[in-house]
Amino acid sequence: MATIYDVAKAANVSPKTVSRVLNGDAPVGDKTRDAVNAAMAELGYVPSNAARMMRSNRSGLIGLITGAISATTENVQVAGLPELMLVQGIQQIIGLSGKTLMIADTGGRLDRVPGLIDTFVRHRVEGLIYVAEYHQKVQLPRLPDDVPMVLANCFDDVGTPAVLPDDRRGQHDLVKRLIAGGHERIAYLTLREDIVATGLRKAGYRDALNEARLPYDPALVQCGELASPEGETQVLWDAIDRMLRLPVPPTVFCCGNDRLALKVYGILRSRGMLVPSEISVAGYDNYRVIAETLYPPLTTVELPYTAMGVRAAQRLIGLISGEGREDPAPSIVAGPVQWRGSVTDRRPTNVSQLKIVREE
Amino acid sequence: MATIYDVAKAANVSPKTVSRVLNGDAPVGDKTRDAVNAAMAELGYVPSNAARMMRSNRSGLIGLITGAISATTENVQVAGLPELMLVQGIQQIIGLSGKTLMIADTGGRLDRVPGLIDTFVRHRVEGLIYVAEYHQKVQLPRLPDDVPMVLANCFDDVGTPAVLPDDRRGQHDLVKRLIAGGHERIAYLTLREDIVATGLRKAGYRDALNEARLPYDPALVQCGELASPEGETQVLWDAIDRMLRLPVPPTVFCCGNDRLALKVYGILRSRGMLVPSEISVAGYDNYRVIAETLYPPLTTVELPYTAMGVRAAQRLIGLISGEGREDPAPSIVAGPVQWRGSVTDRRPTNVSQLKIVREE
DNA sequence: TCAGTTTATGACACCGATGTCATGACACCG
DNA sequence: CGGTGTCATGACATCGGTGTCATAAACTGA
Repeated sequence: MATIYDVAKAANVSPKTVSRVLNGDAPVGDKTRDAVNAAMAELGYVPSNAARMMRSNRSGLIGLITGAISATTENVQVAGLPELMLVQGIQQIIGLSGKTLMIADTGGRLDRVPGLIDTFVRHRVEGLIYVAEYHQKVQLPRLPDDVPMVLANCFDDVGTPAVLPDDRRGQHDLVKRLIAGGHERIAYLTLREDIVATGLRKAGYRDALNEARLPYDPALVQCGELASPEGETQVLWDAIDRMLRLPVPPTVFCCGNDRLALKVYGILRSRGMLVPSEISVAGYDNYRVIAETLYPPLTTVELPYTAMGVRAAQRLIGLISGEGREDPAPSIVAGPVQWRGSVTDRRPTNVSQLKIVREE
Repeated sequence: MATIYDVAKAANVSPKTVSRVLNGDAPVGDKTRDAVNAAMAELGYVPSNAARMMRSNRSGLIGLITGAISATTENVQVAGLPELMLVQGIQQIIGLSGKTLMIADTGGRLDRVPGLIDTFVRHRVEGLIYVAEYHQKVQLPRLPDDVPMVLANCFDDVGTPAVLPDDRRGQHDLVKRLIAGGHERIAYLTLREDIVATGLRKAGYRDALNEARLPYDPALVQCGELASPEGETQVLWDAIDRMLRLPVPPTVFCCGNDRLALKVYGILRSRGMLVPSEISVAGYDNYRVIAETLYPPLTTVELPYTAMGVRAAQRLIGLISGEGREDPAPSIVAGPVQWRGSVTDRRPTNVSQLKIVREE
């Protein structure tokens, strides 16, 4: 592979002049520039990043560690695909900043993380982003002091800057909108209890009920997800069955994510209930392959992954350029409710009707 | 960041000795080694890949270009997620070989590919893999002669080594299995006509019919996908409607991919037809989030993405080590049929019954 | 016209590893 | 006991760029 010396010789100038043409950091005569450019084209010269980096000590690399790519095979349970949008958001910002994103995948095995970090440090990345598969707490090995890091979709004990989804507000907004549509018996099929999002979203669900002065009925909140997929359908079926047999059954099922909603569609229909005319369904994630493809399309809450990625990358760039002190608090990013055909607004019940009458 | 000179000074040895400890390429005294290791730990020393690469001229990097990560948002139509498994398969092999995979994403824009290739060449990658979103023909800019490349899920005009899915055989195997289950009127809702896979799979469909001496009825083969999602449901609905009104309607709908199958579930059910007792459905891709979550779970053909990734990486490693001449022919990888609950074996029809009677 | 500035270019050291070669200390062997 | 090999280590050059400084030529302005 041609070097800057080859180019210099071919163009009859010094290597430094070639360097100047490459970087435009000092004036070069027109004739000289043309000669150099011609020589570069002729030789198919591409500068070596390694050599450049040695002198300047700036790699222009940002490291990204994720389980996104592999997670999809092993663990279909959790979010899966959408977090890729996180990577995409990060890519957007990093690309704009002129740096190069180096993506490494854990292959789903956390024990590989230290090795990946080591590889990145060897390449002298200027910063690091760790992307988790779903909202969770993590514990990462310590980095060298001069490599800043940002956590995306996760957080830790030691105050590493983090970017998180606003699960509480998301669920709140959805339930509030359902209530505005006349729903008062709102069932909630939650994700596994040990997931961070579950607690936050339940809180959001209760927030919305409280605001509307609707009673909280524990019988309407049940876990619909298992750690492994076998038997999950049965659990869901039972939970739905129990709720539908209540004295006042729910008019809408909120699901912990769109994947559960997909299952719920199947279960409800095999019980002969039409969505949405007889029963409404809502999801969470705005996992578009599911939400937009389902028939009818699914009302859901968007997990603002792209925005989170953008935010994470921006924070990292901020840390790298080191302008001022960064606010150490995590960034909480909310996503909008995506209102689609799987939920009908109901004729308001007695109480609401009274209200409306009053308003008229 | 500490250098090998700092470590040498701290351990009172020469830099070269530190290098020897690092690489184990020459004997070092036990006491010396301990001192060096202690110094490295003390200083938090991590060797610089850039410096190492300059001398050895071997980067240990493999470049991977993909639209996988971004494709998911823009273009929910095509395969989308599963190709990530391709990346995963590649990762597996590359990791094993001790090299580092550098992943770059096109952000869905093909015009960025030359820039990404340039970045890779600057980093002196030892080889390059291009992953396409779905089985297609591509045209890539020429690389420097000494950088080998492998195409995954795509092919080109100029004989670049490629790894492709065996669409023809996959569809054949599925239809053959359906026929074995007693189905004789097999509808096929294909993907868009301009997709490479469509032609191959149709051929596979006919292969299976021919083998079984079943007639080919063009009325049973219709395109069910549009370039944009709006109106697609309508197209599907019409196609299904037309087929179900045929004098001898189909007993099973094969869909161009699992996403279409998901739509077909919804449409069939809203027509009051139960899957699979009244009508069977099959997909393609084994897009597990859909196929395993649907109720009932979807029979489909696996697109052997992981295996393709493995194969692609192996071919690249072969090219890099340059042992012998590589076979330039594309590798065609077949995937198995995933038999799940969405297809019932039918009571055999007259002809088949006769056969069974004879066999008894 | 001449000092002072700007422009265009080159010489040279340096970044942090590793390859090559040299060297001193031992161990082994006849 | 001297010659020969092996072991452990260091000196030095080198990879391909860029930063620093020097310098010649061209251009300013009084």
